[in-house]
Amino acid sequence: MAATIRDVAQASGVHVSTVSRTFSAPHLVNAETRTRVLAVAENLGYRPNRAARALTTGRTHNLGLIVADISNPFFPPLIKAAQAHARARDYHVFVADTDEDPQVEEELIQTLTKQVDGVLLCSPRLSNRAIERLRADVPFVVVNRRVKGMPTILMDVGQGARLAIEHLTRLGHRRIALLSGPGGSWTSGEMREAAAAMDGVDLVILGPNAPTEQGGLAVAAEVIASGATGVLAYNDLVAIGLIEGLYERGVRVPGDISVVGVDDIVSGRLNRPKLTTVAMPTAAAGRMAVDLLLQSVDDGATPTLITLETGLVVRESTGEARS
Amino acid sequence: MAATIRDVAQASGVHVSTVSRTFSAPHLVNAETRTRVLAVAENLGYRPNRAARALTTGRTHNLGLIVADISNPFFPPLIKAAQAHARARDYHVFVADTDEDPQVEEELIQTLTKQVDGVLLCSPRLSNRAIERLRADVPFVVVNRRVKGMPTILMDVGQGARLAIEHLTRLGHRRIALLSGPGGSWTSGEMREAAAAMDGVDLVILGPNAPTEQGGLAVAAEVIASGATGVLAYNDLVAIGLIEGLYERGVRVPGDISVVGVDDIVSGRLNRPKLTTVAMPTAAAGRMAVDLLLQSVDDGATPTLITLETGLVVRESTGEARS
DNA sequence: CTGAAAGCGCTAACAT
DNA sequence: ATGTTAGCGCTTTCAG
Repeated sequence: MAATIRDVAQASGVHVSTVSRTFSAPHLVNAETRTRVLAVAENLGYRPNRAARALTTGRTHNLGLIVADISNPFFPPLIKAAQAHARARDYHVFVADTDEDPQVEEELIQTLTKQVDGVLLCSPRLSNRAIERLRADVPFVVVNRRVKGMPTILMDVGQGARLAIEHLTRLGHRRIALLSGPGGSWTSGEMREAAAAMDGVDLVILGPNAPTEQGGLAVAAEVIASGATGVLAYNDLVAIGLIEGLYERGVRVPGDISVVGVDDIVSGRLNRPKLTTVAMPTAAAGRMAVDLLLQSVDDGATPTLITLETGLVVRESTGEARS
Repeated sequence: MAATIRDVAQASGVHVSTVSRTFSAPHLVNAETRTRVLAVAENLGYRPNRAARALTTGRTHNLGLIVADISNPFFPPLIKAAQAHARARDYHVFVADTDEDPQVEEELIQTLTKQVDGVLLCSPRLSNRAIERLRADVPFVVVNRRVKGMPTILMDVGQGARLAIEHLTRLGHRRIALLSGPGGSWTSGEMREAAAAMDGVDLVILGPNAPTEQGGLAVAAEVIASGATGVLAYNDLVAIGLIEGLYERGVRVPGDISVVGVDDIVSGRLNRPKLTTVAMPTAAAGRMAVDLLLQSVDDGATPTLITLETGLVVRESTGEARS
């Protein structure tokens, strides 16, 4: 059995509370005693039990981070940024994957509730109602979804969509296909709204599609049939899958059809053609989400709304429309 | 404040221990009482506090899963399989990313120690000595690294390397480059050993390389200079980066140089050319790792060694050597 | 079948 | 500066 605070106390001839203090409030204990206790602790391999500590302090110093699909390369930069940022604040981030399943998502939150001080919900598939209900149990920060009255980080994908479509129209494309994402996706809704509000484009909406390469691959035939020459895909994965699907059918990108993705994942830069895409500020979002969450853990939830700008990165998957 | 067991006890007019039993040993409590307690609990939104429960039972019902780099697509299938498998056994898996940093890895393990019942160490960068020291604190299962006396899951990448090189030689390649991985990588060592032991190949070892597309991109010039016509890359990411680097330099794959990767990640199938690769049984490894870990949590560590077969998937990135 | 009491490892007033 | 005491939320003997 691992050493407890009691073992250390006994072995160093002080009371447990003194040992406790040497770890949680070192300045309150005599330097001499402290060194001795520390030495004994080191010797016994003692480490404070965070779970037990949490029971009295009410602070676990853990955060939960829930994502819909860990294998989507969109998330890792966000996760890494959040973990690094949290670590610097002496917090630890636990990541969990919901497999795009709202039910699993809800169970996960329940499980996490008492083991973390707050949870980061990234692109949740859960209904707003469910989220609002759950918020009684644990502080939340929501990323990429609008839930009123809750601290939220949004990446302005609507603006990104406008940028992308303007880029496409400037290249002479008139008929543009929007490949929407999964039903519950806020991002997808934003894109659709932004696109629909634009003048001078002949918009065709295809989907919902799975937010994966498979999703893009599967919709390729439909895209061709639609007669669109410009495409804005739900994300880079879909864009890459689509390009592959088009390629297999002898349709060239950007020669025949121009494709724009969303996210700016690493492999988009290594795809051939290199992907034109709407860059999402994921790392920044991860950091700000942690800050916001920590803040609402300390001071109660302030329903702040932070909107992060997106930008268009033009690479090789878009070009002039054939005349 | 969320409802505690005491609130439920009070509101349903029974002792806390009865409430406790209702949740952890339902068969020991009168059906009638049980329904009443359950109703009250539901009503109050009561959920047992797992951390507190852990304090008395010594079981958190959590597992930790540590990976070197969550953005490497090799890991997600393993993570997902482990999470799903664990969930079915009423365990939850917390994932953490070490950023390929042994120091961070060690801290993470320390943090996790008391909050989980066991830790899955995937492709650790930590030294064997450090791992052996840490094992006193928490049960481990190690994946893709040989640590003597510890439960271990290995994917037989040595065999995979042999398969790949045989494939290459059969296609007429004589001079073959092995792109090794990061210094601390067990996998990389296995591949090198297997390759070195093969007759009739003129082996050149290039590296260490970062286990990423960047790593592959960066080594492209060296590969060309080496005069090798066949390449076995540390993993698919490196292979994809390499192909891109070669392409930029006007070298064709598989026309001029054949490339084999390792892992069989999804995007390898969508790359152009589709990647020939050594398929790693990651999902199976994730499931077995959970089983092994749970077993060693229950019965103490049995130093089992499980070796999983790998296989070669031939696609389009390999072809006949130019004569 | 249910209640009483002790205790898991730790912290937080309150004394001294 | 250190010791005392109580208690966080829960489980687990042990009685009854």
